[in-house]
Amino acid sequence: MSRADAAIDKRRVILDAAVRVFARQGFHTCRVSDIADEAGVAYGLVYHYFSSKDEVLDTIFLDRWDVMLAAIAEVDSRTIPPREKLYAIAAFIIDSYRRDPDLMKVIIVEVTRAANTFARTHLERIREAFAGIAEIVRVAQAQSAFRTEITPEFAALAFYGAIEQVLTGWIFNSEPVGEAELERAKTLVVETICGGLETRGAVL
Amino acid sequence: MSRADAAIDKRRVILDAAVRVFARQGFHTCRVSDIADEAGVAYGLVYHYFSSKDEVLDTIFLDRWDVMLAAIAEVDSRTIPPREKLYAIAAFIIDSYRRDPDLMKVIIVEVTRAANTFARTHLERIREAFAGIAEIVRVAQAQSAFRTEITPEFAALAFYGAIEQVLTGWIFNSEPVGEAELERAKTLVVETICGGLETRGAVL
DNA sequence: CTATATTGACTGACTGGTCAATCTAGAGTT
DNA sequence: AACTCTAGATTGACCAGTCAGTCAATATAG
Repeated sequence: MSRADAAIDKRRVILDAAVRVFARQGFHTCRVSDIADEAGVAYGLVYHYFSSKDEVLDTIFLDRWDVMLAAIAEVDSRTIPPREKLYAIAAFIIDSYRRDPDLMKVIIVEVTRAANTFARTHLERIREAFAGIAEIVRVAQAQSAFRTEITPEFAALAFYGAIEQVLTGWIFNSEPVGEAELERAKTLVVETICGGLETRGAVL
Repeated sequence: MSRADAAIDKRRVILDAAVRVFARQGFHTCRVSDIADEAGVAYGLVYHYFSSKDEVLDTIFLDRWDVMLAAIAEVDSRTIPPREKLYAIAAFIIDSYRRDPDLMKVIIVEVTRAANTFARTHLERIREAFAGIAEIVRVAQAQSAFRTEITPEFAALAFYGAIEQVLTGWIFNSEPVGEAELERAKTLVVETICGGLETRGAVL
């Protein structure tokens, strides 16, 4: 392996270790030495690849968030019913959690919800995701598939908020979440937001 | 004023100051001296009334959360349609934000979502709120007002998650939220969760 | 006179970030 | 093939600043 390749690997090793440490101890509570220890490298090497502890978290967040924005845009462009679009987005987020729960935990707990620190920094990027979802709702309303009483922006908040709350529940769980529950959550979130809780038709 | 009364007031002054400081700077980033300065008292007095910085936040959270649990229980016991029950809860939370945005910000950002620290400590209390909302849904399902496809527990997560995401949006806003928007949000969250996004009847 | 409220200087522990020293892959040279 | 040389990788001791919590002194209500 070339030296350059090895360096890229080390950077990756440090990022992966940081995800585990941030997920386990939280960004504020962990020390940079914890990341170095977890990665099996010397303390100073973290500062060779990143200019600060903050930049490590920024990198973790931005890498993954860009993937999500791309996924939302891709779903948005498909010609499928709105409900299926929302299902695809829910599935993407939930599958992201399935693949790497620690990573999603860090993104949600340490960035997305850190109103005084990182979320402020990445506010624009975070809002892009809501805008993407709102766009799907807007199109659906134009097609008369969704009601116009609810603004697209509000619908996006409710949809994403519901998903994030479900993930948060899993994050607090001690045991890992079963496959069946992951799949079921995808359906339930779409069923709730699109179909609503109330019964239909002639019941009332 | 008696000495005992004055002491109770000072405790209150410190708590109120802490809410403002936590809201402005965040729990981790602020120093205890910031709280003391904001309250206009000496550093040490904070430790006369509270055993630690953590205990200040715990007190702020528990005081308010107990009020919310009581509100949910009270709503639960009323004999009104389920949709009105959920509206009452949404209204309670949103009005809590109206009355004291800083307090709600601290509770949401620093406690409810702090998966590695305070949320862990107060997990049971937090889950009680979800259980209360789920109970409302369960009763509604028994009355055939709500569909049984969606589990009450899931419905509670989606409902609360949607509200919290709306509040989070406001928290990130620089300007204060208008009265009209606050009122509108109450209706929209209930309309979305109960009625769903999709159009009804013969449209499709 | 006493018990409690109040003060704020001080300490001890911690940690983010720096840096000089060391190592080594691989290019250039003979 | 053997020998240098260099730039980048790697190390970890160290520094400088921060801050939660302590405590001895002082004030004052009752």
